[in-house]
Amino acid sequence: MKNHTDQRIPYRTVYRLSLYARALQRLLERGAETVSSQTLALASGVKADQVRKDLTQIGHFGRPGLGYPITSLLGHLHDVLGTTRLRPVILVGAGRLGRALMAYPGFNKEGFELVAAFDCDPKQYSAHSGKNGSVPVYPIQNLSKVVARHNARLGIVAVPAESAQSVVNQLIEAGIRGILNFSPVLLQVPEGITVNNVNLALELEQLHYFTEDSAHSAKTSHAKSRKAIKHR
Amino acid sequence: MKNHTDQRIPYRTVYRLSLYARALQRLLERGAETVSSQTLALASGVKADQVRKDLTQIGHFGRPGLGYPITSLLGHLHDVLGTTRLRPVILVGAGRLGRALMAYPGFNKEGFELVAAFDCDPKQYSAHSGKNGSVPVYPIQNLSKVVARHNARLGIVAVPAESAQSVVNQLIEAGIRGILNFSPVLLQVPEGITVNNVNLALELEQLHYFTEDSAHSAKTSHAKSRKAIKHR
DNA sequence: GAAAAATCGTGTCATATTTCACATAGTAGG
DNA sequence: CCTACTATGTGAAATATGACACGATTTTTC
Repeated sequence: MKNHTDQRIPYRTVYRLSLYARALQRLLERGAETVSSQTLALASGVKADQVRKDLTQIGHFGRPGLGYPITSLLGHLHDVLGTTRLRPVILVGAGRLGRALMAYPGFNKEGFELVAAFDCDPKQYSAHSGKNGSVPVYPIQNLSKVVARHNARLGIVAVPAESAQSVVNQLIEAGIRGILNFSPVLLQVPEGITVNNVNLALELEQLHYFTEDSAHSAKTSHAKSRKAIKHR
Repeated sequence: MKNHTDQRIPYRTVYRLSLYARALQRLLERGAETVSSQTLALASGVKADQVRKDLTQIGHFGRPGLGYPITSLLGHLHDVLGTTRLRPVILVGAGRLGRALMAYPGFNKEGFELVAAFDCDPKQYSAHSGKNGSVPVYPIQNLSKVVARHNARLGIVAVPAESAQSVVNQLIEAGIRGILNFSPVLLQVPEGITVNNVNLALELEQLHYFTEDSAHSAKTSHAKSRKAIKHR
C-alpha cells in the first residue's frame, strides 16, 4: 500500500517541504505550538490542500480540529529531508561569486556547512586560507583528499564556463553526488548524479518574457492561470 | 486557430527556448548552418520531440530532410524572447553577492545590461560609483529616478532577508515589473508582478534529498523517471 | 455530554506537460 | 524523374501536477 517509506517524494514536493520547514521555524520562534494547514499554507505561499497532501506523503498525521504540532512536524521534516545534522558542502571556484557564497551566513542555519573551497589560482588560496573562521581555499589538486576527509556529497560549481565540465568530472571522480551549478553550460554527468542549475541569464530572460505585455499577446489578463511567484 | 501570435508561450517552454538560443549560438560559432531537432536536443539536454513542439509554438518552420536554418531560427528566437536589443536591469544590494553579480561578464552577452545598482550604505556607493566601465552604485533614495531614466523593468534583489520586502515594495513603486530574488523570503507582490526566486538553501536541500539513497527509498533505480539534470 | 466549529485525510476531477507514433514533406543521388 | 532517406509537424496517449469537495475526527463551548 501507499506507505510513506516505500517511495520517493516527488520532485517539487521536496521543495515545498523545505519551504514548510522554514515557515515552521519562524512560527516556532514566535512561540506557536501548533499550526493549521491553512496558516502554514499562507506562510509558505501555497494552498492549504497542497500542504495537507504534501504532509500526508511523509506520513505525519495532524489532528483534526487542532492542526499539526510544530516541533514534532519540524523534526519529522528534518528527518525526511536529511537535515538533522549539518551536511558538508564543498565549493569550486573562489572568484567573485565563489567568495560571495563563502561569505553567505545562511549555510549553517539551513543545515549545511561549507567546509572547503578550491581554486586553481594560487593567489586565491594563498590569500584566503587560514583566516580565522573563514572557509579554507585549497588548490584544486587536493580535491579528492579533502572531499574524502569531510565525506562531502554535495558540491557547488562557481567557475567560468570553460572549466565547468572539467571541474565537474573531477568532482564526480572525488565522490560528489549532487552538484549545484552556477556556470551557464550544460553539464554531462553519468546516471546517478544530480545537477541543479542556477542560470542568471535564463532567469532574466524568462522574467523579461513574462513582464513584457506588448508585442507578444493581446490579452494581459490571460496570465490568470500562472502564479506570479514561482518556487520552481 | 492555434496561431503562434495569439497566445503566451507556456512557462517552461520559455526556459527551453533560452536554452536553444544558447545552443544555437555555439553551433553557429562552430560554423554550422542548419541543425536538426535531434542535434539541438542533444546540445540542450532535452528530447528531440520536445524541441520540435517548442519550435512549432513560435511558428518557425524547419524543413524536413534538412533541419532548421540556424541564423534565421536564432533571430526568430531573439524576437520572441525579446532579446533583440539590450534590456536594462537594475540591482539592489551592493554587498558581496551584489558585487559578484556586478562583475558577472555574461549580462551583455545574454542580452541584458546591468545599468545601475543601489545600496543604503554610503560606503558602498561612494566606493564604487564612477569607476570606469563599472556599474554605478547609487543610494537607494535615487531608485525611482534612475529606474525611470533607464526605463528598466527588471530588478535583481540581493539584500539581506530583513530588508527584502521593503526593497521590493520600493522597486514596484518605481516601476519594476519582474524581480529576481536572491533573498530567502517569501515576497508579497501584487497581481501582475513576476517574481523568480533563487534560494540557495532550497537548492541544496533538494540536491541533498535526491543524492541520499540510504534511509529514504530501498530502490535507487526507482528514479528512472526523473532526469538527473534539471532545468526547472 | 451534546452540539457546533474547526481542521484533517483523501478520492475525484481538471489542467498542464511530456512522450509516442506516424503521416507528410523535402533532399540527395543516380 | 524516380527512389531512398531524412527529418519535420502534430494528433493522441500517458504522465505529472495541482484544485476541489466532502466525509471523518477532534476540540471547544455551553
